Amino acid sequence: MQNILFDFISRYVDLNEDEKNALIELDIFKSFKKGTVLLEQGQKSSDGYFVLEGCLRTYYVIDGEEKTTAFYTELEGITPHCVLTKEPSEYYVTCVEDCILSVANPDMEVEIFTKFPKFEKMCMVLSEELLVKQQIDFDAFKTSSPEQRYLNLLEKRPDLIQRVPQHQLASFLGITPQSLSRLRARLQKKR
Amino acid sequence: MQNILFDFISRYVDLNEDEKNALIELDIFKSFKKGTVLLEQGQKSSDGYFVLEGCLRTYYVIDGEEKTTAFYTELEGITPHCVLTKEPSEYYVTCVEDCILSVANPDMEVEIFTKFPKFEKMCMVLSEELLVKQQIDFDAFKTSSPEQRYLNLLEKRPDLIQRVPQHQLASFLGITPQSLSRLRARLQKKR
DNA sequence: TTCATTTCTTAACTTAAGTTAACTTCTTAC
DNA sequence: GTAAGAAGTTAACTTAAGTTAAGAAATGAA
Repeated sequence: MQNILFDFISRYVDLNEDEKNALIELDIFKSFKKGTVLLEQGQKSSDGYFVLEGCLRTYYVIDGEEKTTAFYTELEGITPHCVLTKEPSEYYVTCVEDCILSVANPDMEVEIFTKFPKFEKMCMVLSEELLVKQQIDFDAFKTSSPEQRYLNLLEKRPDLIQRVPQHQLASFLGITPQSLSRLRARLQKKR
Repeated sequence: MQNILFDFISRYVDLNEDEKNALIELDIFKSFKKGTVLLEQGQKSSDGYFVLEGCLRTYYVIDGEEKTTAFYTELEGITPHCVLTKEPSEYYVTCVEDCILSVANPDMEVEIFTKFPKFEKMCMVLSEELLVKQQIDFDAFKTSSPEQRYLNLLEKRPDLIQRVPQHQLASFLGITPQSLSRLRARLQKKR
């Protein structure tokens, strides 16, 4: 299981055996059952997650309705805002599927960054990449209609459409489940 | 003019006179006329901008239509994607107003980071803050209607509504200029 | 397996956004 | 100051999303 993580890291920095062992000793690999709530609205936390296997979902509860805003799948990481702001979380984080995650908190980061500064460099590159990716996603969302967003999702993350319930996808696309259902029927008819 | 920048920086790190002088010597303060195009779609660039005075706008041209995706005002910075990806830019960057900007490229960053490592730390904190802010903005956009987005903008960035043309605000809100006009008329009637 | 719950779909109706076009108002360059 | 172009508003019409509700399908727990 570590290998998935090491392969990912090796895209950014080379690890020697010492470094690999240091990571393993942190004992950061954890399994979670589908449906597990990792973080609740209103709760404080200092844990970040990196997905080795499975799928995480973030959602708000607004007027009693779940509003899904993001999914995180293999090789994607999430640092909830509340980890950075130290305020209670505005949203939930849950497992859409059974998950294997690497869980880390800032203390562990400090420890590993001190021992192996190259990890800090890697994190900088990662967060830079993330910022670009997110801005582009936001731009694409703003400049497209719900139908275009759905088609774009089909193209860019077809796996999500298979593994995630429709009503969660719907709010991720910024529409209601009924609208998504209709939209799909409309597209089906077209072809 | 430097003082605006120094005051901003002092929120994050303390600067001594040497460091201030080093910054001034980089000669990064530039003035631009309203309407100036700083970056064109399809063009490569390595310049990032920090707004000391004025307002920048990023927009795509899709099917011959301008789609505005972001505004940057006092004390906000923008590093166009193409600076990081080294690919031609997907969007334009222009001055909505006369601007005083601090312009920096990666070479200058390397130079200043080498001399004064504390700047690197500051940039990490800044980009972390930015990532959080952007994620929250995206979440708010996804989970609201055009009307709610407009009301939210009125509350959070009332200055933008004054200083930016409506048709640019409209696509920033993800709607057409006509819809924004109607939406405003609708709200006016309500009160 | 069965029963309860959740999810998905469909439909009818309401509301608002997109589109096209005409007209007014505002800018700005000459 | 005037004329040309850009920006903003309004209206009529089209399209699609929100809402409410009902029923079908799928899921999961006992």
